[in-house]
Amino acid sequence: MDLNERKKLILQAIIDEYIGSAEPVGSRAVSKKHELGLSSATIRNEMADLEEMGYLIQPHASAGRIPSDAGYRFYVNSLMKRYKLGLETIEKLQHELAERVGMLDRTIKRAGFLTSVLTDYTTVVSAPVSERTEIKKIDLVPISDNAVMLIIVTRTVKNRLISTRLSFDECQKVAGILNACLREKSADEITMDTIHSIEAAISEKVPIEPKLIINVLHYVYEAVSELDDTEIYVQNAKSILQYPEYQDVNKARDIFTFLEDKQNLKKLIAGSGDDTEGVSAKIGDENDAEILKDCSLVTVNYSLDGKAVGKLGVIGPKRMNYAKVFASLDLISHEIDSLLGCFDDDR
Amino acid sequence: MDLNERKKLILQAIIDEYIGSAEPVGSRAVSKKHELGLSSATIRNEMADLEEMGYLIQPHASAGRIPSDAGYRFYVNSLMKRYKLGLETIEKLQHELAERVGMLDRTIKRAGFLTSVLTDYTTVVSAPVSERTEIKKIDLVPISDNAVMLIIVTRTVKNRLISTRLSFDECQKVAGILNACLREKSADEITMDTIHSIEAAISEKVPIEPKLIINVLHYVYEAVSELDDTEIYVQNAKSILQYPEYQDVNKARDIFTFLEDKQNLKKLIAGSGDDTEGVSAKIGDENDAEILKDCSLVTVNYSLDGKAVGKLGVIGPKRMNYAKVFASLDLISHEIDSLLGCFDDDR
DNA sequence: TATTAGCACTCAACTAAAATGAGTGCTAAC
DNA sequence: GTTAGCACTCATTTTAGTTGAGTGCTAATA
Repeated sequence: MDLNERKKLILQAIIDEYIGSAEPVGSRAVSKKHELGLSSATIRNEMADLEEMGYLIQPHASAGRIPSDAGYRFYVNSLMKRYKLGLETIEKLQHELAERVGMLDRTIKRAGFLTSVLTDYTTVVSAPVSERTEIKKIDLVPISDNAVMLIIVTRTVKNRLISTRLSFDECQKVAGILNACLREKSADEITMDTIHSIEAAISEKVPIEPKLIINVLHYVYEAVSELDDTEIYVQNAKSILQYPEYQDVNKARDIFTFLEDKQNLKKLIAGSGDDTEGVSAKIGDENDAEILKDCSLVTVNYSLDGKAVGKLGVIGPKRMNYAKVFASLDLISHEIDSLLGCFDDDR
Repeated sequence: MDLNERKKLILQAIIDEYIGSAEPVGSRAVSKKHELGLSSATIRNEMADLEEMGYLIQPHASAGRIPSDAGYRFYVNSLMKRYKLGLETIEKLQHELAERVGMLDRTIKRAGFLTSVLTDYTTVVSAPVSERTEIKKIDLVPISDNAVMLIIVTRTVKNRLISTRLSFDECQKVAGILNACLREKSADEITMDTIHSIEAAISEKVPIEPKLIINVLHYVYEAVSELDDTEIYVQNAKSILQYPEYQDVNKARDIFTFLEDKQNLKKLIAGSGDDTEGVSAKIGDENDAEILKDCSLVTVNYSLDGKAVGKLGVIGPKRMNYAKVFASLDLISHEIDSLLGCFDDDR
């Protein structure tokens, strides 16, 4: 199972070549383009060995070799060269990412976007989730005679319009009670019981129709239950269409369909590289999703502080430019960490 | 230029057929499938006439006919039969659309989604824009020792995280002044001068570092300037891949690229059916965007009240099922109108 | 013993020619 | 005015043949 130096060099040459061309690599090409000082015949013998060992595959008798999943895995773990991003690329990226960093969702989205531009693959990015989403403030603001805006501030802001008739004063009073009861509570602490006790408190102190209270509280509860929902953004899905492995429209469509379903994405994002520090990859069959069996998914965690964590991932063909993707994800995740660091408590 | 009854029937039959098959329609097929009681030879003569009049095109000498842009236009204006959506479809749709109607953006997004499910084409939907976005409330909420959430409530809610050190009390005071100065102002009324006068007011009344004030106000101004930005959502873009006219991956990619750029979409949405009541279509060459020259765009306006208005559009191949698309857009736009009606003032 | 030149063999991909058939336009008869 | 009949057109499909990249094996070489 252990490869000698020459086999490693040859395997590396073949995979590098295949990543670039998407065509089976022949012995002659290896012996010519890569200066190993070996004839094609020798390479041929070594390739036969590498195939036997499971690192290469021959699509048909008279074709060159392509890497197997195991081949890619070995390449990622031990063979690939470090990719160095250009200084100006890095600076441009830092600059663009730092813009309007206050709009968290947008920053996260842009991180995905920039990754997709940098790598030219599809990216998936999940907004940070806290273990405990603590309510900082609740507010009710009348918008028209018939509508009141409910606003719940946590680390982010949720809002929804409620169709109800409450005056400015009534809103303030109800909001006061809501704040007294819910501030500093986390979403999972708030149950139907909590809501009922608030209902009692309001009807005691504020002279408004019980029906209106129930209506408002219904929405409060609904909004609170949604606090922990993660947003997930997919970007540059169209890039899939440029790779020869997806020239078949139906294959492409299957992937698009997969990527359109947030449920799939949540599973995907959840089940990848959780315990790992830094960038990690799932290659081909290592993916759980059937449809990604001939794709690779490379992910990295970023964090907002110790607790809140999100993920950034790249989806592409198995023969993706791993070196570049690894370098890009590494850079961007660190960039996010340091950018968002300024909002942390300094305990 | 005026068509007799028989020519109309034949043209209608041909377009209906072509919409279904995407294959040039021959005279024999028309005389067989559609019970006109005419032989293929007769149909052939009529088809030759229709071609001369500009309603049909013959891709090559020995092929059937396909509709020209003018043909589709005539079809949409005078020929197509009314499409009736099933009662259960309508009810299901009403039900799904009504869910969580308080989250405006989500409702709009879902309207687009449901349209895309109903029609199986790509949809574009713009969130409603008011002529004047009036500020209802501004708030500052401390999130951590180092971060304050700025919240601006209009008909919707904008928020952003500011990296600054302000205590709860300081936030309240600053927010009080912001509200006093900005409440009931619209975005275009707020200039740099307004901001400077607020700066003066704060430094007079609240004992905090001027640097912090400037920092916060900078973000306030930025957020206010963004108030009138419209969100635009594209959904079910992948549906493009299922139509034979887009089996060519490169064509598909061009459209995806087009749809990914919000600027394009804004122009698209802005320049379509503005003055029209009800559903309107842009067929092929009628579209401004070069890339949509062999697509059709069908749009409808929906309104939140007299002023705030958004658009819902369907993009598909020229041979789209216009009847169904018209019926769907009509239904959904009315549904939105009545759903969002409950938030209106009842002046 | 490791490497390489040489050669027969394989097989996908390309090419050219031939067959097919859907559809037309025209003419003459009804 | 309508239609049957027929010659003609031309994209598409089918077929057979050619090409060429690449392999595996063998025997010669360092």
